[in-house]
Amino acid sequence: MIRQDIEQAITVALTAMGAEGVAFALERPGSMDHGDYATNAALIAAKILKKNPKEVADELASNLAIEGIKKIEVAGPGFINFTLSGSVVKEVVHEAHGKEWGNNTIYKGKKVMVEYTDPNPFKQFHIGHLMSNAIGESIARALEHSGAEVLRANYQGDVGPHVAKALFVLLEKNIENPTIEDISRAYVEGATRYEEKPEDKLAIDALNKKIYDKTDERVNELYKKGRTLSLEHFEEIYKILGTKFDLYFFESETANKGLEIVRARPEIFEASEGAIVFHGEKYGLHTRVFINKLGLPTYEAKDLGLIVEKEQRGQSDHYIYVTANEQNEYFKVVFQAAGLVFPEIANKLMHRSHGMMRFAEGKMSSRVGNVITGESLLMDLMGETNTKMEGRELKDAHNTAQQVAVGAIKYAVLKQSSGKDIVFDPEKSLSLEGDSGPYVQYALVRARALLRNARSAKVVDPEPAGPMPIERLIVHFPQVVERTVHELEPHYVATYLTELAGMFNSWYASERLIVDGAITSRALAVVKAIENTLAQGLQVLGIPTPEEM
RNA sequence: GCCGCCAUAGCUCAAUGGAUAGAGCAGUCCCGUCCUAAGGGAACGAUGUGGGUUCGAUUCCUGCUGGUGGCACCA
Repeated sequence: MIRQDIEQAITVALTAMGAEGVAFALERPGSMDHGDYATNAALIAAKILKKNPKEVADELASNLAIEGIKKIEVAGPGFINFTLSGSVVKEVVHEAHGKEWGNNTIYKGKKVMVEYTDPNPFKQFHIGHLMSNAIGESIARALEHSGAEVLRANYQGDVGPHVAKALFVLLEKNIENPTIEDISRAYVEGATRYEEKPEDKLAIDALNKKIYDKTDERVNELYKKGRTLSLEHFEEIYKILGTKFDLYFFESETANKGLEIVRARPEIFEASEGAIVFHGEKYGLHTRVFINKLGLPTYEAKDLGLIVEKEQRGQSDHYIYVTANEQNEYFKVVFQAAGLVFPEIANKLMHRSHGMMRFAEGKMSSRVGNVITGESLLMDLMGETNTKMEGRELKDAHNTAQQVAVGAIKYAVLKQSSGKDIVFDPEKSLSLEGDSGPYVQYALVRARALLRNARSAKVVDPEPAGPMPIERLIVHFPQVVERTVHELEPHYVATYLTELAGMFNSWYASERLIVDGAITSRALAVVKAIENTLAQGLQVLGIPTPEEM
């Protein structure tokens, strides 16, 4: 690998100059005019050597001789820029045809459990779940491309007040065989009445207790039906989104474990006002209730139970949680408490959060009173896609519409660094143009169409020429994946793919590649590399890769 | 009140302490095409504010302003 060769040569040269162990960066320069790689090694070494950066750069550059590098230049305040030779670029472009293209070994031999999506039975699958799913799935895939064995985990709240709210209304209305819509509506009504009517609040709390201790046959029956129905419904959504979970955890299972853990450690979890709490203040955090005064475990205690459950059912080297950022402080407290109870597991826990989806103001008039759920958003996008595709003859229009809709929503979530809120403008997000999932998918479809046409074309020798910008961009794909997995930030891949797709579209528009039934071997090799890079990249993002659209 | 996060172009987002801050959308202008125009090209347009650290700050520290999340029995 040329990149490693450069790094090694710099390290050796620095040592010879008396600057050992300098932590330098070898990066893709901001502009291609600056070559294919740039290093700040001289700038950093200058500090240690107490010399002028430019002089150090000149000395360092003259000590570097690397095979495959056409040009080494000192530039700016003391950067050293490397330009790859045409033959090396060509080699990498061919490497980019392979199935393993973009993979690395950062997590080789490691097992990582990624928990994400986490919808609650008896409630709707909302946009937050969609966001968690997009990010979690992408992180899982990036880890797999880095050699990890990944366990996809889904933790679902099948007990708790929200269930009681839904069941309360269903019972009252004597709905014995509810549909998924009945359940959603019942939850919404129950939640409202819980807030507004004190007598309903009491009844719902009592029902909640009954659900825990399973003493009422009628409640048990309806609970079972509703739970199964919800879970089956979620499975349909996961299928559309392209997620297959390995492990399912339920609050009904973690509750008792959590209770035991908390009760067994009174020196950590103290009684206070009838409840059992963890005083986070000692650690710069805040106090949270783990067991409420009814003796029921809160989410906090259940999460402790979940940690143990995870370790038992899928012991891993790392456990990653993907949730909304409103839980950031919450997880700090829970992880702190977990660190006191089982430190050896707790230091393997990692929380990755995403922002909330907000709606552009004043753009929702057509939807007043209508909550946008994860599903309705997908349906709207599919409708939009169908309109776009009108008049085209596609083999499977329904499937394509779904692939594009999923691509659009996932890309919207994954294109920005996670943790920040996403402002969702329905009009714009549905437009499917510009900096979007469909834009990248479209470039892929074009490349695939080209490759299909090229099958019956004659392959001819190219005119000799230096590497094109797009070939030099392809070279950097593996580092983009590495960076994504290091930081667990899929947006690096999303940004890169958009740039690649843009450069391809530009090339495609400026030059006809198949002329009179002939394509050059070089153009063919580059298109193949583009197709594979786009496909691998979308694969990392968890975005579908359509054949046509 | 206490703790956390955020502030980049009219809008939505990028930028690994480094080189000329990079895209998309909207607005202006151009390309009707033959391999999928969901495309391409041109021009226009930005680091909230005051200090500090650094050879170098959108990036690190700090004051201010504005926004947002959390803070006892919800998840």
